Amino acid sequence: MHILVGTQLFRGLDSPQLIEVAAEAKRVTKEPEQYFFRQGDQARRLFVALKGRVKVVQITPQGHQIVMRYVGAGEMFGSVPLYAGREYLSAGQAVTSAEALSWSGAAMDRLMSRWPVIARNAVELLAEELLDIRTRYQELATERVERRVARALSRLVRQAGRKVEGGVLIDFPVSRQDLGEITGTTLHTVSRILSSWEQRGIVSSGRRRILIRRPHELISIAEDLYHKGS
Amino acid sequence: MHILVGTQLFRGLDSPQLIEVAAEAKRVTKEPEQYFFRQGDQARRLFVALKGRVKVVQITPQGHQIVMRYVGAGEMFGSVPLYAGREYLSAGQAVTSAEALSWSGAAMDRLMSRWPVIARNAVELLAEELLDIRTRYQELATERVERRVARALSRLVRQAGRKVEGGVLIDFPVSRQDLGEITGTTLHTVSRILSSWEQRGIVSSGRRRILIRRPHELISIAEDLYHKGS
DNA sequence: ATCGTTGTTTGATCCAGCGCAAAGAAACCG
DNA sequence: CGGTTTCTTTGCGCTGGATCAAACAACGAT
Repeated sequence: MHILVGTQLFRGLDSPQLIEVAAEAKRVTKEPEQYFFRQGDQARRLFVALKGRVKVVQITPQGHQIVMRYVGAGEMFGSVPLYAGREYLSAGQAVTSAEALSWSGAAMDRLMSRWPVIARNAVELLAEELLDIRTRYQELATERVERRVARALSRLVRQAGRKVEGGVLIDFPVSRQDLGEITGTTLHTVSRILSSWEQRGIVSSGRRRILIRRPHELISIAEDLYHKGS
Repeated sequence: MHILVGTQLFRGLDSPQLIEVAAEAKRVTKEPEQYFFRQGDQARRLFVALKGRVKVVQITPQGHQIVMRYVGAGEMFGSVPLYAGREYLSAGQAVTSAEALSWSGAAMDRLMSRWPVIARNAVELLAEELLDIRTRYQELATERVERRVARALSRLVRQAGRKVEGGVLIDFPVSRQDLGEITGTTLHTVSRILSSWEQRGIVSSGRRRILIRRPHELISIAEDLYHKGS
């Protein structure tokens, strides 16, 4: 089974084609905290994650950091500014030890004109990403922090939840600070919220480690089933 | 000069090609307040604006509205869920009397495989849109209301500013409510902010009408040149 | 073990901006 | 023109969360 099987960007290609595609790629491995690309770099390459977790973060001139998304195996990242012909406005940083393949813009052009399905896939992936961020934009604009944190956690469970006894564990390190940067709040507020959930038995969290004990209760906070406040 | 000349999606096609492209399209005209498509509709068509302004809005289950973007002549809209194969998560509503061409998903597929440059353009446009909304996401997460309103206004000036004596006029109706829905705040707060700017001689606004008298002062609020507060 | 570093918790204070309310002001309509 | 509707303005009180501050806990390195 070829390493590119199961990647979103190359879905629809057969094995010989995947081999040709992979031949053009460069393989990169990064340890936690290291960068695949940095904010401000001229965008030259597009990445597809093979292993591990990568977070895409943006830093404001004032130094605030925002986590845009987490990328897992099979997903594409670093692509946006490449297509738009710009510099990276965000950085791609390994969260766990991670591995990815990367292609240059020119290589992607060749591949896409040879197999148009790749272009089709790219359009679809970007569209999905747009839908996702619009939803989060709307949440940020209209919902309070607790709900946003609940939503963010639910999303993490979906993307990276591993069932263990006692609940579902987010299977890579996530700090309070990270959750704050995902939801647009401070680590302090996140900490308070998690503490209150801990007391209610909904989660059980430690140092950069979050275990969700009652996923459906989390969802009911995220979606506000029955009641309004508290 | 063909009507499709100058549209972003079909850049790079020559006149005979544009004629063929247009032959597949349906022409639609809408009066202010009318919808090109509604939230929840199955996404069937992609639009390219020819005339007027269209706003793309999203409504939350709780009834909050968010303005995602304004679309002007030559720009594509309604495309995202089409590519992602979903229903519209936002609505496209005419702000002024507006005109657009639209294509079905099947037609776009045909056109794209015949002239791959269209797919290429689509990728680029979606990428641009992603960069834009990420920037705004970051602003919403980290900046206060006055700055966000200043940014939003600056953007409107860039997209739809018309020079008149005494300043630059946003050349379509924008209410306080609209500005609130763009920046994620309430019409009250927007009104207060505009009043204070009015006193400082920066803008001069009326009923759904905004004239920017000192664009560079607006920008200095948006970008926070020299000082921090007020 | 011990120290230094990095992440977490919790308290106390403060304020930007929301929600509510009510009164103008401009446009629209018959 | 008078009545209605749609926008805008402004005041007031309240509060969600930011900010500031300090102690605490877990981990890594030596």
